[in-house]
Amino acid sequence: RRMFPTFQVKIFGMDPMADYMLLMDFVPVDDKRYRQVTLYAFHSSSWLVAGKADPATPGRVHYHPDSPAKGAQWMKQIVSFDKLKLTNNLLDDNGHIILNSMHRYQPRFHVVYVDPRKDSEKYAEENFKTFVFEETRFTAVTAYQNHRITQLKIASNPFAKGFRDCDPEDW
Amino acid sequence: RRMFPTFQVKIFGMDPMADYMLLMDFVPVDDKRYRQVTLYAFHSSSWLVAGKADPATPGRVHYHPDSPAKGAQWMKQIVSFDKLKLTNNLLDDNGHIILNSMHRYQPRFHVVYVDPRKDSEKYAEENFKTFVFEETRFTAVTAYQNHRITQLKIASNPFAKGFRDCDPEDW
DNA sequence: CCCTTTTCACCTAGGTGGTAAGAT
DNA sequence: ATCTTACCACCTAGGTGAAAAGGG
Repeated sequence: RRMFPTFQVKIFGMDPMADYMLLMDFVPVDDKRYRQVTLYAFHSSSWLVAGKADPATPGRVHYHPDSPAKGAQWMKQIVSFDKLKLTNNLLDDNGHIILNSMHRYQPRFHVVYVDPRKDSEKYAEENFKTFVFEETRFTAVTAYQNHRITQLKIASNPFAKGFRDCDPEDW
Repeated sequence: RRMFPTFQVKIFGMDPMADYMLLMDFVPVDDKRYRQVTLYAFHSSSWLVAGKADPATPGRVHYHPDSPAKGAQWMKQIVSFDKLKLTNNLLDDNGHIILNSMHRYQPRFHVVYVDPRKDSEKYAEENFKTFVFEETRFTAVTAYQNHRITQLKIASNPFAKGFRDCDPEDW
């Protein structure tokens, strides 16, 4: 399924005439597996370390579908990764990002400069830059473990409008 | 509205590693305006020349949204111009192709080689090729003038399924 | 009479959490 | 008890011709 909320960035400082690829990947925050503990009721549950992380295949990468594009194009509006999809299916062949459920992840954003020089491989190291926003960390789940997260998503995701019982503005 | 049926081409002979732009435009078949004459009933009407063509603004061009892309990419499957939209609104600001209703048009398909040389403008003449398929000529209308065309579109366009009264396979 | 515009019900295509059944 | 899967009603978003109203 789509990652929601969508990762979005506003970009400055590119060479307007040069080509860039924009991509994202996800790295584990720790090597732990989490589990849920219900204290009094479903709405007041919390996370507990449940042991060592499950083995993970090498992480996939999601290229922004507009890649490659000129710096001018990327900078002129907010770049939105709304086509990025997550799955827990290790055999997925739709190119979605594979994550282990009940594990914590850190999304990463990478900018790759498309070097027009013939021997561009030599400069690979200096031709990309990675950006990490720690506030975008999350726990992957197959079902929400917290009613307040569910309500927040129902209130903010337009595709969940069918589950709203009041105006999201009043929320 | 979308042009339907969609213009589709299968491409051979490109340089797999080179970049190409694919685009379409529409040229008048003649300088005539047509009108409808109903003989016995709506289902048996035919076209009549109604005078000289209306003045036309310079024709717009529709770039295939995947442009630019490598030859290998274009050749590996049928290229479909299903995002191309037609309008009769001279003030259109959605980038749609503007046509005069009741006029005849010839769709054209252009392939532009993206020349990596610095002085590529010099070679513009030899870097593109135009293909015309006369069987794709049509008369632009705001409403269908022939019941059999209407029925053909209802039978073949998936978005018109609501108007079908029998299985299109039996048609 | 011929043509154009606007609105509409009815589709395609696909993104939501709910729910019940199943797995561990 | 906790987590996963499959299916569903209900949305968003947008492409159809029908029909009615309007223009010349």
